[in-house]
Amino acid sequence: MTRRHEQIAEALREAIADGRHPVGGALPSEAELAERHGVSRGTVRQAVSALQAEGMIGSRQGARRVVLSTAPSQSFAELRSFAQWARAGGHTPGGRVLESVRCAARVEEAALLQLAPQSQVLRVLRVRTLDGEPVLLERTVYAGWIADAVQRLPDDCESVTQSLYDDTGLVFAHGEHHIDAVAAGTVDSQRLGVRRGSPLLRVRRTTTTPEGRPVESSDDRYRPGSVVFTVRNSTQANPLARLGRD
Amino acid sequence: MTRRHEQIAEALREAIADGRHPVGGALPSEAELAERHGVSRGTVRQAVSALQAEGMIGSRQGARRVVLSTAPSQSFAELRSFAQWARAGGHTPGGRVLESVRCAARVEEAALLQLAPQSQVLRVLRVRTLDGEPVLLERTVYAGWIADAVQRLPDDCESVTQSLYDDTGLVFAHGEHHIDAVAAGTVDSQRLGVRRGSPLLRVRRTTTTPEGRPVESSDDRYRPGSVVFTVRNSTQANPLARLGRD
DNA sequence: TAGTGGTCTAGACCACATT
DNA sequence: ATGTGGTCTAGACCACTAT
Repeated sequence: MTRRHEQIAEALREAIADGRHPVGGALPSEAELAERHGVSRGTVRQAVSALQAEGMIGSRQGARRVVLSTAPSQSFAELRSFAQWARAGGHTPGGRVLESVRCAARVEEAALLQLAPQSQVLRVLRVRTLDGEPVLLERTVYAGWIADAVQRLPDDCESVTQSLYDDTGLVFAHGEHHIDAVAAGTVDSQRLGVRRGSPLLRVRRTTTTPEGRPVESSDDRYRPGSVVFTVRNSTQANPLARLGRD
Repeated sequence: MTRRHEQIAEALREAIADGRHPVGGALPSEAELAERHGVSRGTVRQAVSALQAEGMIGSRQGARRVVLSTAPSQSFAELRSFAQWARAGGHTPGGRVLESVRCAARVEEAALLQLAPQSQVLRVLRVRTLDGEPVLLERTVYAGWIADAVQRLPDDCESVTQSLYDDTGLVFAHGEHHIDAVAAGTVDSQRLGVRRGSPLLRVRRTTTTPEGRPVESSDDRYRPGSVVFTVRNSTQANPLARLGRD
């Protein structure tokens, strides 16, 4: 990365991670960082605002910035992609397509994907495994214009996100996630190996391209104990979300 | 708000909310906004980066910014405070303290609150209602230094956050939330009026002051159907979280 | 090729926290 | 009183998108 502000942000993340700036301690002033890195104050502010958005530091006018956490928050990619998240945590992702059918979109699906009513969509049921164990059941609806590319993927495709990018250049850029809890239904219990009625963490998400065009909408159900969703937030900065192992 | 960048951000939020910039459409260029508002480009960039952090718009180098969503995301305050969230959604919050005991911190509690082992803490069990219905059971551990102020609050205190601020000037500034699903235990089922073993959405959170000093740590269990957690995120911008009614 | 957003500079002034 | 972060300006150059 040649961008100066990214370099400075990375240097600060490392300094925080290895304890040179302990939790509860203060960061150097903007002026000092600017001089040390030979950049203007604006560039330093760009760097620290990234850490602030990640929830690692907090700041108040008039006082030095404070270290809040040593853990760097994870990226959108890791929130979006099961495979990328799994690998980031040192686990082995796997998966298998159980069903894949084309049909007309239901009313609410067409609305979520911003499609005309009755448009063709692709409905996929997929189980995902972590180190061989099933932990997630995905019911995904893909917009018709990407359906062919999705169906060309192998049934045990490890990373759908990566494969779609490689094959078609498609980038997932934005997502909205609704999280709640539901009782396992018959299909859920069979596929995830839990009792019917036992609690599952449900994430309903819709993902779009950089231009804001919806690509997919999914109902994902996680086996409890396997996955925790973490959100860090702040009055001042922008919160950040990540998916983590319990 | 006298800050120019906030004014511009608010003007853009309104323009998006009332459809002058529809979802999928483009925003005016930075240069145009700068001229229109009589400010420099830097101030415009500050304004749009706020909307970006809220997930309302996306941007790509070389192309105009795109509107992703009309819904303004909610603030940290609403994520943190049940009462503030409820009122923001047009509901009436209520609640009652069921138990309140002082005791020595457990090992993991002391660690979460950054206290010495065996420090005094205050353990509170509180049920929260929305329009009279119980929807949330909170098991909160407060650090000893704030325990007196918490115990002085009335049992049916509507907003603990607001009252603590009024009484002691305490501000909650940062939070970390871990979300998963659990089966209702005996206490949960009695207090929330659900069957034992039925799914609950659990949020374990720790909140700190602006200086990063932990104040409280809580295990919150939501009755399903009453509450959904929403996270919006992006490759480029910073994700944002909010709590919303189903 | 023209327009747009991303990066960076070098200043200025203000509000707030600390001492 | 001094230092610090928050706001704002007026420029410059570059990388990328669109046409």
